[in-house]
Amino acid sequence: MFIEIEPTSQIPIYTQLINQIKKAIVKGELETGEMLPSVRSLAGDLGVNMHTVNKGYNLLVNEGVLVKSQRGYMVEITKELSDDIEIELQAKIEELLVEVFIHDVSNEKVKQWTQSIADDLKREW
Amino acid sequence: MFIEIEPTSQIPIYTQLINQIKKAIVKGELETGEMLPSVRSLAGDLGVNMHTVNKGYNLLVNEGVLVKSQRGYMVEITKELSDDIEIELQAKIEELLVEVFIHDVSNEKVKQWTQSIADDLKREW
DNA sequence: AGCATTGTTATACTTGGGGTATAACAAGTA
DNA sequence: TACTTGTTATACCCCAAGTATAACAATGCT
Repeated sequence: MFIEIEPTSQIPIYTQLINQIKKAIVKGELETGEMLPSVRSLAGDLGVNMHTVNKGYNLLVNEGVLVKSQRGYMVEITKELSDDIEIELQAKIEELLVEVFIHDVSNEKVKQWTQSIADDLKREW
Repeated sequence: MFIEIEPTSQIPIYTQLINQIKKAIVKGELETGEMLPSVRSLAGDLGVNMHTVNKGYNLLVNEGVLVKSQRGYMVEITKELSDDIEIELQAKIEELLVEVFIHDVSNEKVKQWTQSIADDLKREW
């Protein structure tokens, strides 16, 4: 499994899980229609509690990234771009730019990083 | 004072404080050498506890954004760009790009937002 | 000298989030 | 039937966040 958890991180386990699942979807390592491991088996693999995995999965359902059924959780992006999401993304950009300007990072460096990260995510930019 | 706290937010008060101070510095509303309000007076204005403000100020000192003396806290960017900061910025960019790709936001839209936010921060981009 | 203000330190308390541990349940599935 | 799925409920622990007070040393002001 492509998911790795850092138990000592300040970032909640379910958040780490969410981020890595999203990343895997973007990279194509998880495809639409693909079933995710059951909450119990993934929890076992990661060495965490069942409820922690379940919380992450359900949050992804709320975000419109997964759908659930009795058989388990499946990858499917259902939510389209909304005003809320746009506002959230803009807030993230502002936060990033503030850090960039505070530390006086050059425009070019940021664009270079962005390009390289987009490549890693196997996406055009 | 330009700082406003949302008491009901999930974001810790001291984090909101830090973000707004950084933003004010970037926008030029707080200039290098300028003294910040004392922990007690700002806490009073914001309606929060003294220690909460103090925690935020001290974190900004650790980030190299403020310097402290017996007389109070002063704006002064001391820390230069480090590997740690670069890695942190790249992580933020990746997180942002994952969200962008997940929601299928266009390249142009992101660049447009970025430009508009940079303008708001009164910075060239 | 006296007083107010600064940040500092210490103690104590409450609240809520994150995480774990178990257990039992209904509903599909082999 | 037996297994696996997600669901729900209860109970517990730990720690971050925040508040509330109080006392202290150092600085600045009058």
